[in-house]
Amino acid sequence: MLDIKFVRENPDVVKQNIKNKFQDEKLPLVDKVIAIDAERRAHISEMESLRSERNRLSKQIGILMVQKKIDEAEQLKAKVTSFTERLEFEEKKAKETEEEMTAILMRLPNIIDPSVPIGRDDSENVERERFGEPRVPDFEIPYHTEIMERFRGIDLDSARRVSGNGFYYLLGDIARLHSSVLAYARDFMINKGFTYCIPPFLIRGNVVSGVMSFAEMDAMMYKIEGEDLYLIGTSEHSMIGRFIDTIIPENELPYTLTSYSPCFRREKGAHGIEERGVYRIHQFEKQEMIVVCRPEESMEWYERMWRYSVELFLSLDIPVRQLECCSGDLADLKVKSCDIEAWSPRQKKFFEVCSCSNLGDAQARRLKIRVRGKDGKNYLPHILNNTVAAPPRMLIAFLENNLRADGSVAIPKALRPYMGVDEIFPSS
RNA sequence: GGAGGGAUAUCGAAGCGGUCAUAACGAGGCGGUCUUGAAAACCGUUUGUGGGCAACCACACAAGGGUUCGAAUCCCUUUCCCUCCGCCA
Repeated sequence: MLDIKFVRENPDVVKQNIKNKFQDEKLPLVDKVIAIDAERRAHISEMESLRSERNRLSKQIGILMVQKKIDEAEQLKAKVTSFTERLEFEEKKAKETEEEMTAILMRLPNIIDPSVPIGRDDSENVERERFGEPRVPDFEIPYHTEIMERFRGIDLDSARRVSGNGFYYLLGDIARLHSSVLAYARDFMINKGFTYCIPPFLIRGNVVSGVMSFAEMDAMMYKIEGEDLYLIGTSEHSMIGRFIDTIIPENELPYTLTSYSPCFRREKGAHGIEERGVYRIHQFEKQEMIVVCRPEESMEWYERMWRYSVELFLSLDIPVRQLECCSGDLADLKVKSCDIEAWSPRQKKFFEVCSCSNLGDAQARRLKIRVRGKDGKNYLPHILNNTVAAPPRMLIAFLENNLRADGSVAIPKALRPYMGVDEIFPSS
C-alpha cells in the first residue's frame, strides 16, 4: 500500500512502476485516486469547519444554561440543528471517499526496487547464483513418497480417510527427520541472533484482514465455525499481527524473530492440492524468520536473510540456487523478493523451498506499525520475511539428495545431534 | 460457564452530561537553576492521527454503535483485565 501523499506528488513514478509490472489496466487508477483524494480533502475541510462551529455554539449553550437564559439557549439549539443535516452529509461523504481511496491504494502495487529485473511472469525470473554441486547419481531416484514408504515413513491412505486429501501421517525415522529438521532450523536461527517465538495458531478476523486481501483470505484461510477465529496460513500472520497499531521505540529495532508454527491452507483456486505426496498440502509445519527494521537497513537484511537459507540448505548437503522474482511475478506488496530453490536429482531441476521478501513500508502502513525515532518523530519500519525451513516439502529435497544407491539415507553432520544417528535404513 | 468490579497520556490516578483533556494530583523521562561532583529542592518541558500556505482547526478517554445542542460521563454490542465460584488439561 502506497502513501496517498506520495501518489499525489509522484504520479509519474507510480505509473511507470505499474508499467514495469505489466499491469497497464491499473494505469487509470492513479489519476482516479488523486481526484478522489482531492474530493475527500474538500469534504474533510467542510466537515471540520461545521464541527468547529457546532462545538463553539454548544459551548455557548452550556454557558447560557448555567445563567438560566433558557430562551437564548433554545435559539442556539435550533441553529445547531439547522446544519446537522449538512454535517451528516459531509461526514458520510468524507467516509465514503476515504474508503474509495483506500480501496484503490490497496490495488496499486508497491514501488519495486530499481534492482528488480523487468519481466512479464515467472518464466522471466532470473537465476542469480547457484550454491553447491547439483548432482545426478547413477542410480534411479524414486518419487519422494516411495522413498518414504521404503522407510515405512508415510501413510497417506489413512490420512485421506481421516482428514481427506492434502494431509499426511509421518512415521518412524521420517517423522523424526521432520522434527529434527525443524529443531535444527530453529537453533540455526537462534545462533544467528534471532529470537525464537511460538505464536498463536488461531487469529481473529480483523488481524487476518489486516495482513491479507479478501481474495487471499478466501483462498487460503480456514475459519472456525461459530467463532471469530481463523487457522493461520503461516506464522507471519500472527507475528505481524502482534505489532498492529503499535508504536515501537527505535532502540528496540531491529526485531529479528524466528517463529515456529503449523500452517493451514485451503489452497483453493489456481493450483490446488498436488495429488501425490507432501509437496502442496493443507497442513504443514514451518520455521520462519521475520525482521522489522529501519528503512535504510532493509536491503542489507534482505541479502542476509536469503543467504541464511542458502547456508542452512548447504549444511544439509542440498544444492540450491537463488531465483529472483521479476517485476511481473512480484506480489503487489513487495519491493523485492527471491526464492531459494532446492535441487531435485530426480526431476533434474530446482524447485521452490524458501521465499524471501522485502515488503518495504507497505505492510507497516497498512497495519499502522510505527517507530518512534530519536527525534520524537514517528516513521514506518520496513518488514521482511523468509522461510527457514518447511520440513514436509524440504524433506523431498533432503531425501533425494542424501539417498544412497543401497537405499539408505545419509544424515549430514549438522543434523546428527538431532537424529542421533549417521544414517537411516529402509525397513526390510 | 455463573456473579461482581474495572479499562483515561510513559506509569499510578482524579474527573461520572457543559464553563479545567492545552487530561487535576502523584511518579517517571528530558532540559535548566543550585553544587567541587552527586543527591535533595526548585523552575520548565513531556500523546497520536488528519485537514490547512499559515494562524489555527478537527478527531481519539478499550473498540463499534446510539441518545443529546453538547458524551470520558447515560444506553446497547463486542474485546480485554481483576476477584470469587464451577469445570479442566
